[in-house]
Amino acid sequence: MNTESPVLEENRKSLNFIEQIVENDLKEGKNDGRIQTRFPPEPNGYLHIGHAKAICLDFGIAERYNGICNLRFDDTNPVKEDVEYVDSIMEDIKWLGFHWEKIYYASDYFQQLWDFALKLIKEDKAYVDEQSAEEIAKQKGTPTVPGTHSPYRDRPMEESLELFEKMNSGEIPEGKMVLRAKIDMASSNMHFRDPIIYRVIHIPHHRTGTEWKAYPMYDFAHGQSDYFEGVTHSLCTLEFEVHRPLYDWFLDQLADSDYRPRQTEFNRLNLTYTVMSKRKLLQLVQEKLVSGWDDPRMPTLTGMRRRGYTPQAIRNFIDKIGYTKYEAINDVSLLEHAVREDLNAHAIRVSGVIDPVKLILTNYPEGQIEEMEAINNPEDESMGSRKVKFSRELWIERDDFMEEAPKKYFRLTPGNEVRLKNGYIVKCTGCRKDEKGNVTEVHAEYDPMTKSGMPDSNRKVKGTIHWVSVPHSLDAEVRLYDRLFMMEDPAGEKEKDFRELLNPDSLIVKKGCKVEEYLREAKPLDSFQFQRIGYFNVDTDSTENGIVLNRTVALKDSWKK
RNA sequence: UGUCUUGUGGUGUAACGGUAGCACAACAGAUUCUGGUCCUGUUUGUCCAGGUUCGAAUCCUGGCAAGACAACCA
Repeated sequence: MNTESPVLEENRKSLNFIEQIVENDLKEGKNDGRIQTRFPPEPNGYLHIGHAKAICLDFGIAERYNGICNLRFDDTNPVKEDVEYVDSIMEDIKWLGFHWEKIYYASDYFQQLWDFALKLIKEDKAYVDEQSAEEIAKQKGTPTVPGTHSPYRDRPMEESLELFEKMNSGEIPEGKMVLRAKIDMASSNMHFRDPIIYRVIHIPHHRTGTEWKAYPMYDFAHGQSDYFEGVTHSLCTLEFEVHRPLYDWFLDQLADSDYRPRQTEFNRLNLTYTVMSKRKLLQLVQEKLVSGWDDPRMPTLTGMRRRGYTPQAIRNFIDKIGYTKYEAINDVSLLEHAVREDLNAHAIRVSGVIDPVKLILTNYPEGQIEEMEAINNPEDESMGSRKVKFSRELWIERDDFMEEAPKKYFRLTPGNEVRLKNGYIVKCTGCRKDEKGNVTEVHAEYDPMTKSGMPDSNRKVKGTIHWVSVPHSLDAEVRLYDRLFMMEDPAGEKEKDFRELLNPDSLIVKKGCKVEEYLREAKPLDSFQFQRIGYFNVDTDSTENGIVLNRTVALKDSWKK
């Protein structure tokens, strides 16, 4: 076993508090220097970026300290769970680039947990309660008022044993009986007030079918599962802090050695303007307010993948925000920065015109076609270059022309020169308009001596605009996504239905966009940078009736004010 | 008016008794065949009050504030 700290040697970057705990344990020789974590999702929804934070920690700690990380599905509630989610979770973890040692299911331990429950009953530490949920809740007290005992609390253990069997045989309807641990109804920790550890559910389980009717609760399954698997560091989010004493209590009842998994809590990921609640995301899907879990506006990993976020960008982002015990709200702009940073290095630069208007080079020979050389990525020479066709009529962005422009406007305006990217320097001579005054075509004259690469092309020109040759362009549908499920201050808007706070402009579809023919060869999910506009990728559900592009993220647009 | 946890620029995070640093954001400048990128610079911070110490974001005491906990969810 490795007891060295590879991190300390590697660099001076400070360790987060969890890494410090792990290094300490290694130093003290705990668990024979063994490091084992687990990622324990409940298969009741798709993974979102918040889960990525947990995944990076669970798998990251294992990788960094030569330990192992298992995937465990916390499937103790068949009401909410489904194999669809199991499959998607595995896919998303792999997409992020992590590898689990083994796959476990909490349902694998149903028998062991059952036996443990029997043991507790026999030791007079658990009893079957026949009260209704309301009655039990009423007796629970409040955080400041102690609870009161259930009338069933002191029933003979034989009776409990018998009833517990019945809970699982199918003769007891749901809600009529539960098994509770007998701990302390006056505890200041609500979770110690005779917590329910088994309940009856008649809905078939996605793995065990109808074999079981009595299912363990989270608190009675999680720590024990960790223990059965040999987990050393059980990392979870802050809201489980108050569960930890109970986690430890059950393990003390169960363990017959010194070994204990140790639970440590870290802060959950919160993003500004982002709805992260699984319940709400499920609602959006079910009510068809989005096209599915993979809608590019969703904060799910599958949604982000479809939108063009890269796994590396997400991992870099998680790396930047860190792990603490302070409940933080991270600015989405940091995530978007991470996405731009990664895409900037890898995305091919292409020309795409979202709101096209025709530019006619009045002195360019009709019918003439030239091939221009276009660098694929100025940040990375190895990405090479390609040929782009140039002709007399070009599509340009409507807002790259202004008939009457302010002084700081560097693009086309009568009398002004601009450079056509990879082409010539042209001088604007005017435009043509329809009866309503809309510009229908822009006119310019090109300077034949200024073709890119030629000596005269080095002339200083303030603005550079992108273009697509009219006879050589491809029609595209472009989907611009804005922040969707977002509210100014999610915390302050608790009273409101979150659906009222959705951004109605979160999806804007632009049809009739013009892009380079080069994109005809593009495969779904390929990423590109449109000059001066943003990063785009090819949508997975496109290419039948023409190409569909998602805008992954906009470029920084410092000219807009 | 209980238990647990947490308070460092606008946001997130580092400093583990010894110069409060980094990133994002914002702003400004330089370069640029993308108003992108790269580069440079600027603004803004230790919740409060005491105490210990040569020295406190850090240790102690007391306040204040925020979050979690009262599901047969996880």
